[in-house]
Amino acid sequence: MRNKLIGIYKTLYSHFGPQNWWPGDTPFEVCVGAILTQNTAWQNVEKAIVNLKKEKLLDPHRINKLPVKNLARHIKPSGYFNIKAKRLKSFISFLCERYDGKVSNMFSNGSGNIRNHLLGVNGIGPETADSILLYAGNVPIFVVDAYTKRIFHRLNLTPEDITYHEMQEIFMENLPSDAVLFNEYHALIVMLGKNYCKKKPLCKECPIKNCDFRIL
DNA sequence: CACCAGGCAAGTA
DNA sequence: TACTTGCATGGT
Repeated sequence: MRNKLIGIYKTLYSHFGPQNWWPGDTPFEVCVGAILTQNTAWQNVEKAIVNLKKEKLLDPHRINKLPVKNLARHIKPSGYFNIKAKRLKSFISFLCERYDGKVSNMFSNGSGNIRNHLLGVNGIGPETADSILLYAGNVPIFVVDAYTKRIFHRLNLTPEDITYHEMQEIFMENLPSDAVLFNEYHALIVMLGKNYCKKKPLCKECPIKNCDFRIL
């Protein structure tokens, strides 16, 4: 498994190149994007973030004071806007009360297990928590998503019903604990997944030349 | 037209 | 504990 993981990474990287994730200007924007992109195309999230920027609302304390209904109106293009407005406010309320609204404080205060604190916030599950840790805080933790499970299942490397934690362990026990590597690997998986490994049809022809695996 | 997207929480039995 | 369902816009 170890050699496969490394081989797949090298193949993806040499084919697609560095992905330069996360798309976002600040760690706070990364956190907002992580919540808004839940089960949603990134393209739609961008529209919502543009709206927030336009209204000068991409600010923890401003959003903290904003009524949910009002916030929902601005993030409409990202879908699930009512529930995401509530989730965003839950996270931001947590951020303001515990860390004075500063993401940097969240990562510097060394206050125990940040991941568990994040998982305690309504609307933050394992993938969102890990995305925040890795992409906003450069914490070396591997982000698993639906593409990861689908691709590795199609490669006959993992069972279809593997859990988030099991999938994450496979990566973290077989790769060096390196935030830069985890960052690129997850981004490359999304790149491959959204372009070549959709649900239906199962997959386009694998675009990667001279690779030792095929996704079909 | 149908299907899908960088999930999660709440409800049901 | 183990399934199921609601959430919702916008692109293909």
